[in-house]
Amino acid sequence: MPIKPSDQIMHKAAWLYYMHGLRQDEVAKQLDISRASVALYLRRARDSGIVTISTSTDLFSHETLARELEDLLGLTSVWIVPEDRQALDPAAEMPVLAATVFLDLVRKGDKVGVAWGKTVYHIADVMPFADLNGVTVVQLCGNLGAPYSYRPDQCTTEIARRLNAQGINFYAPLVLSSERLAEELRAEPMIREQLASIAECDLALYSVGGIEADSHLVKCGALTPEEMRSLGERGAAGVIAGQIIDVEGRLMDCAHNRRCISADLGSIKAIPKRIMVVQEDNKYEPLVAAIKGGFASHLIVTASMGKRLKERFATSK
Amino acid sequence: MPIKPSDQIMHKAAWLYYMHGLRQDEVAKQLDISRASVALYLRRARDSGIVTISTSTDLFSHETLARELEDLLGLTSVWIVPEDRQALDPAAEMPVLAATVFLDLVRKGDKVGVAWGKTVYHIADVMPFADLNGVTVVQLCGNLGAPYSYRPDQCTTEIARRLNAQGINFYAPLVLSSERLAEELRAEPMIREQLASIAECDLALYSVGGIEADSHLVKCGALTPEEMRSLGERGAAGVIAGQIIDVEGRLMDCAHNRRCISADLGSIKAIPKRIMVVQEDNKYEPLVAAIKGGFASHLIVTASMGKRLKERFATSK
DNA sequence: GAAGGTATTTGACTTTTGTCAATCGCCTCG
DNA sequence: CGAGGCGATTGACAAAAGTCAAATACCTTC
Repeated sequence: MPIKPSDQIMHKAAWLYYMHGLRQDEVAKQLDISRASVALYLRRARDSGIVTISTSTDLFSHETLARELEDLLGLTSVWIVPEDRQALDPAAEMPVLAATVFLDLVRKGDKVGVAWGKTVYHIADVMPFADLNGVTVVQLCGNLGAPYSYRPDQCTTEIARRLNAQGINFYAPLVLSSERLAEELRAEPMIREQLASIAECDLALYSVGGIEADSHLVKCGALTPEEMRSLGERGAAGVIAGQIIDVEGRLMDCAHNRRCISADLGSIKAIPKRIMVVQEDNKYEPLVAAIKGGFASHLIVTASMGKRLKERFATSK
Repeated sequence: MPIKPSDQIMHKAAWLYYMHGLRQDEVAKQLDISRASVALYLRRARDSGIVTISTSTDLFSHETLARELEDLLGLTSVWIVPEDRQALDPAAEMPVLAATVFLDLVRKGDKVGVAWGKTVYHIADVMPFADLNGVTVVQLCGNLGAPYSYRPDQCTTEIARRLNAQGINFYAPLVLSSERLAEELRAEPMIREQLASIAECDLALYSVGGIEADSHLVKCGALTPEEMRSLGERGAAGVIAGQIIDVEGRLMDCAHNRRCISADLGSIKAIPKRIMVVQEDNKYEPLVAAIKGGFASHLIVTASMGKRLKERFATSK
């Protein structure tokens, strides 16, 4: 078959319109056809994939990855931190970005829930001072014993202080030694009220924990390395607000979770804006589980993590 | 510098608009900004080169080359014949395309000028039969002696016959043995009239000749190989309607041209639509000269020739 | 050569987009 | 702490693009 004349005129119209920036009526005049035909050809050109959004520039490749992840994971917004910057000063770039995003999303009168961990602590550390009177910062989970360095109440308090907001701490341990005691404590009016109020949060800021032998839960003594390993064998994948979730992001049915005083996972998922910040690349499996569980609506990750997530979720459907 | 927030929102707007095909007001709603802002971001996105016309598909790569040549050479229209097709049956694809283009451009009542050569002869040979009453086909140059196979009058006559048009032949030799005789013949009313009428043509169809030892002008005995070589040394580059042009496409000041009875080059350039068809890849230098001289408004070449032209003219400015 | 079906083209109308002056919010500097 | 500058944002209007029914050209097929 010879060259299709309609292809030529279509391409020519697209060229003049998109490359030269002519208007449709100018293209029509130049090709000596009606403007309606130009519109038709342009539609076909778009449909046949001549016109695309380019992702060439390096500045935009991360943005593109972010958009793809938003589409793929059904998230509201994704931010990708370039690898090199993250490597340069792991503690700086991502927490600063997270703090910016956080400030951008918080509104006067909001109630924000904050979990605990190194990541959140770092974010609190670089949070700019602001006057967000009327904002309430609540802890999403119980407290850890004194010796541990990144304490839940510290995170809450520090963020509240910087925002000039009201900080509400959680006066209960994260993990108790018996299920019975945990149950009784959860039934206490003050604790129950505080836990119930988490569902009313407008915004959550947290990360996801890993289940390795050196994870926070093990380091703080809540679980022994053996218990953690055993949970991993039973399908555990990560930690959300002190609680173990499985690979699908569901609350694990285990003794630890029953001994835990923390936000109900359903309540967390019900928070409209859930900012999840993941710095470490070895948090891949936990993050996948957290995303499957619907714990994130806003995600901040490194480029390499973003790429892994893209591959993971692109093939899964 | 951290990630620019305005970049993110710009990219996000472009993504939703161009990739998801949302309308500006939908994008505005989703990003919670005004539609005017969306329009602003989209403009910036286009300006920063996020949105481009893609040239990826192989079907369109030739079209893209054609568009680039149109822009680069300032031509109205360029057609590229794919290499493989041309190689398959060199005599078929390009002449068919040329005939199609010719038929597409000719209008009732037009006067069309036709030159001579193997290429034009082949085009005439595949020209479909049509009823173009009112069209006049004129010869652009004088005739050659009987023994030569691709005669100017044959081309004219055959095309006129197929189109059911009026063919006007040229009753003078292309080359005379003396300059004086050529001058006198050109002064003859009938010849002068015919030559003058060429400027009134609406359409021209021709190729460009080479200046090698086996070129038409040599083979038909108008010039000896030595004369041709000598002209080449003086800057000759090609042949237009029997006349020698230099590398810039200007009429050479030489005895041959003075002995020639052919269309005035200025008259040819004044023809609104000038279809130049070049089949052979060794016609590169002649074609460059012809293009520089402004002898083409519509060009039909092979992909390899197109690429060479693109390189040649891309660097020249 | 007429009939019938299909693809293309167009004019007229509606919807969407581009633009710009006015406004808003924010930051800096006195 | 207020004035002033500056970029971002918006509302409203003008311009451009999208759409669709009707008309037209264009093939087949009988």
